[in-house]
Amino acid sequence: MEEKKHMVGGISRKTLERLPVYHHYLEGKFAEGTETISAPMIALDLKLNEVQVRKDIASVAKTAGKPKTGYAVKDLIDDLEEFLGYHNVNQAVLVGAGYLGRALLSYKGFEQYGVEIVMAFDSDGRKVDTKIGGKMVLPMAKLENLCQRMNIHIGIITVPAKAAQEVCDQLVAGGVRAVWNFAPVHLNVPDHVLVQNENMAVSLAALSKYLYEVQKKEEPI
Amino acid sequence: MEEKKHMVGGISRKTLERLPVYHHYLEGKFAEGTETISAPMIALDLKLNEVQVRKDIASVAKTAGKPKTGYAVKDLIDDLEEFLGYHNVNQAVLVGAGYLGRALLSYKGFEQYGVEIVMAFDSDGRKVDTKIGGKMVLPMAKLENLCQRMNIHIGIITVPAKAAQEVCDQLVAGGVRAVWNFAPVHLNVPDHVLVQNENMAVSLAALSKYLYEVQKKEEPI
DNA sequence: TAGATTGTTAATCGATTAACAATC
DNA sequence: TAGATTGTTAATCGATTAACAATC
Repeated sequence: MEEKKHMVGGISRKTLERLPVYHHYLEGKFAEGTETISAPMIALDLKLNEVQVRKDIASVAKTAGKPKTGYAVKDLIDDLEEFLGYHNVNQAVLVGAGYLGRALLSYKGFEQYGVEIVMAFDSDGRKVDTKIGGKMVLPMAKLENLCQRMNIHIGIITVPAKAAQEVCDQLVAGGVRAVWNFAPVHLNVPDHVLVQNENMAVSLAALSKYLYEVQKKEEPI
Repeated sequence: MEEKKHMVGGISRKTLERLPVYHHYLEGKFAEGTETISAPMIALDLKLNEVQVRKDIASVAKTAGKPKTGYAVKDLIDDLEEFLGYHNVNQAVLVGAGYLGRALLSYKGFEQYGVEIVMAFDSDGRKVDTKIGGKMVLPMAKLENLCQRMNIHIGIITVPAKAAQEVCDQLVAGGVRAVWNFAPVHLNVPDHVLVQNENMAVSLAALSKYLYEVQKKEEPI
């Protein structure tokens, strides 16, 4: 009965990560006037395997593709949007209006993926009552109460590491069910709360390491 | 002879991503005065499998662990630092000093993972010649030449989508071998250049979708 | 019809986890 | 010694890719 941890709504996280890529690609095709498209074509353009494309599509599409023709671009876009929750926006709050917090508040990409950051909180009085990316920055004292009243279930933590656990506790007290954590600390939360850690440094470190290995090979002693 | 694509320097990318986590954890333990530590202990604290911990350690450690005792914390830290290139810093440039660019320029976490962003470029004359996070913002015209002269091999793209390909071309012309791309576009590069795409929206979208599925289960019709 | 494309079942591949002998 | 822990080989698990019959 229990769904496996790495599955979300019947599809794997890997597939879920590719869905917005298809959506973006299909939007472009649709704008160009393309009405139908085949899996091999999508796979070629996005550098994916065509079977993978078909399986991904099968997991979200309501209508089947047609042999020899492919899929209706408009239908695919609609199905992707419904699946990704475009018309069912989840609201989120952000805590910590530093550089990273401001970057996220100003980022235009979230809403098209079914998430809207509705307000921010910061402990710095100078930031409170200003607007960033069109969103109000409010004092920490209002966090718990506002999250509850607005029935908000997603919290984004962009505060320094030493403040993160306390912020997290306040979010959980406010009813938040999922936390996107940019602070480089392990957060302790109740079982019903999901924490997703984001470590910007790791991605760049991996890239750097890769480069170092390549260079080592090219410049033998 | 050819190393598999998903392997970097003999270890998988997954392992590579965990190494900084071990490093951060061990630094904390070392600061507390812990001299030796076992794989089961690390696994417990970091919520990993103990065999995985042992394999990860085996892939970077110079000295073996001792049965019944575990590993010398200081040695492990040293080995991790050497492997991650702490003492062998790769330099990077960033293009696009918007909110996200400024967040990355001010982020303190990169240098401890062997990467240093040494300067930024922006097409906006008002930003040129200012300093962000202690790093100079320079005009685009200087990008290619400076990358070449300073022998810089990593470029970070935080410009709007429509400018990204041109920026990427300039970086490649300047000798960059690895590109960390935050713009939501597919970049075309020569074979010897590695592009790593970062899509902030995908992570949050996945979290949101997960939450939506959980809620659907809890509130049946 | 012929053949391109779909959808699905089977094979492969990589990463994680389990099992277990070696050893301090 | 007894037993905790290491290092490694085997089993499992998930995701990707290949093979192929169905079909428009």
